[in-house]
Amino acid sequence: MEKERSEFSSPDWYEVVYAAVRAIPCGKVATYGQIAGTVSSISLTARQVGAAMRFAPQGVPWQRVVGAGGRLPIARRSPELKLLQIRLLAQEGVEFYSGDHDRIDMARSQYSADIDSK
DNA sequence: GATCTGACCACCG
DNA sequence: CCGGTGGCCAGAT
Repeated sequence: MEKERSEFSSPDWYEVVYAAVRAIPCGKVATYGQIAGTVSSISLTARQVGAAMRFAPQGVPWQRVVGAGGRLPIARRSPELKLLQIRLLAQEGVEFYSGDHDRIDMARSQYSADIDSK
C-alpha cells in the first residue's frame, strides 16, 4: 500500500531503512554502517542512513542507531538529542562505559545481524 | 548536469 | 585523545 508522505520528499528507500531499524531488539544497538550493510538490496552508505533518521517517523527506535565505536555523532547536530538518546537507551538497559556517558559499550550491546555469527 | 552538503567511517599525524 | 582529510552515495539547489 502506498504511504502518504507529501509533507516531505522522502525517497522510497527510507522505508527500507526504517524497517531495519525496527528490527533492532530492545536493549541492543546498531551502527549506521551496520544498517547500511543490512540493506544490501540497495547500495547505501552510513550517511544515507543518517539522513533517513532525520525524517524518522514515530515508531522507529532511532535511538538504537549509533555511530561506529559506540560514539554519538548526533551530538554535533544537537546536544539535546544526545542527552535524550542516552536517557532512552539507558532506560532500555543499554550499558555505557563507566565514567563516560557519551560512549556505549558496543562489545555488550551491539546487535548482531544474521550476517555471520561471530 | 555540476556543485555543495550531510544524525558517517576509516585513516593518519 | 583530538583534529584534519578523503571516500562514500543520494538529495537539494
